[in-house]
Amino acid sequence: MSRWQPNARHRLEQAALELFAEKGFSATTVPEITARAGLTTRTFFRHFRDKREVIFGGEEMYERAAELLVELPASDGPAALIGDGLSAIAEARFEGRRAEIRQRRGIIARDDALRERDLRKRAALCEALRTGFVRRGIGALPARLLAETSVTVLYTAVDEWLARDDDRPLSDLIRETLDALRTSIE
Amino acid sequence: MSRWQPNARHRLEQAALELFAEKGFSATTVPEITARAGLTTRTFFRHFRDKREVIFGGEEMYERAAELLVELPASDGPAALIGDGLSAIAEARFEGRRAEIRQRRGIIARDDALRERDLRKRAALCEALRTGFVRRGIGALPARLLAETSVTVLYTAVDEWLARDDDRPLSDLIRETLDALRTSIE
DNA sequence: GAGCTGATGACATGGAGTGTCATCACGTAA
DNA sequence: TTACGTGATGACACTCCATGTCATCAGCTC
Repeated sequence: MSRWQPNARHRLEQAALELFAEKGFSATTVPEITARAGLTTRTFFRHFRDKREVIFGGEEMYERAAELLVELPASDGPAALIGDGLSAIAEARFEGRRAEIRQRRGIIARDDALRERDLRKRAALCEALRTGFVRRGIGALPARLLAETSVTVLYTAVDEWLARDDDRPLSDLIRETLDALRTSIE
Repeated sequence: MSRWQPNARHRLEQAALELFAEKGFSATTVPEITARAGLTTRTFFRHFRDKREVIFGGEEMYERAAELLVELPASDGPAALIGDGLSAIAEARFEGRRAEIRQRRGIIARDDALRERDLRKRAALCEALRTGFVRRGIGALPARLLAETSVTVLYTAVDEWLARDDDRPLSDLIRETLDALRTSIE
């Protein structure tokens, strides 16, 4: 038998999520989290760069985003890339996890510092997408604009998806949102 | 004569900018800033919510953004609103301050925590614009998409403007960027 | 069984940010 | 003139986040 309980990281995530839900993010201290997880403060910071990071652990979708973009058919034009690329992300990281994502988004929405970190994740996804567009031979300026537009569409569609009760797939909402954007700025 | 030197807030901003430029943001401590400004740590936090805020003090353009949007001609359609509204912001808060803005952006770009706070300012501007669009009778979804698109265009155009050496006005670059975006997602 | 490795504990420390009370120039009004 | 309120600052203690450093020890390998 091991000297320590297994899954230290997961226990920390669980304890943190519970405490954040119970008393809010800023009112929860790292020592409280580690006490509940049966670990020490120092160990917490070995697993997470800072206190905020513990709630974003599983959401690093941008790691795969550029790859997903490259795997799409070569015939796709820029606009189709957004629809298909975002749908692929939706399928891989959102579909089927609505309740869980809703809980996390709720905690994030209630705290300033977490909203700030969330924006950073969004920016990281944007940068990954931009790189992906550039790799597909799209110019620097359009690549940036397409990447920014992509995250706008994704985040807007996800908010709509989380607000709904029906089983409308996220990819439908993504295409709808993209159309709405196109219409708006005509 | 006053008991204290005047313009405490401005002295703090100056001292902070100097130190950030000299040794970087994270290597600069609040006590260092206040020592140079001839004040105490406690006073610093009376003027600024946190250490990061000191560098964003003058950049709260979103305070006026919604107003600017409302003042535009009623005949403007959504797309024209972006061009005209952003040009108004450009005129009011950017034109003629390129060197100063360049220095600040340089400091911000070099630090993670500052980039994060910058994203928050961007989100606040976006929210202000969204409210402005809604006030002009635009629907909730298009308003959000137009606001997000607006900040995308503004930030992209500003980056281009800062990278240039010529005297091309920012409002030109804004219209150009908006056109490029429209073309990209067609 | 000797040595290496990797995760954790234990301890100390620096810096951000806050609560609280004291201090004192200034304005105002009796 | 005097008394009092106001507002900005100083002074001090304190909590918590985050990090550096060294010790510990289970499990693996040779």
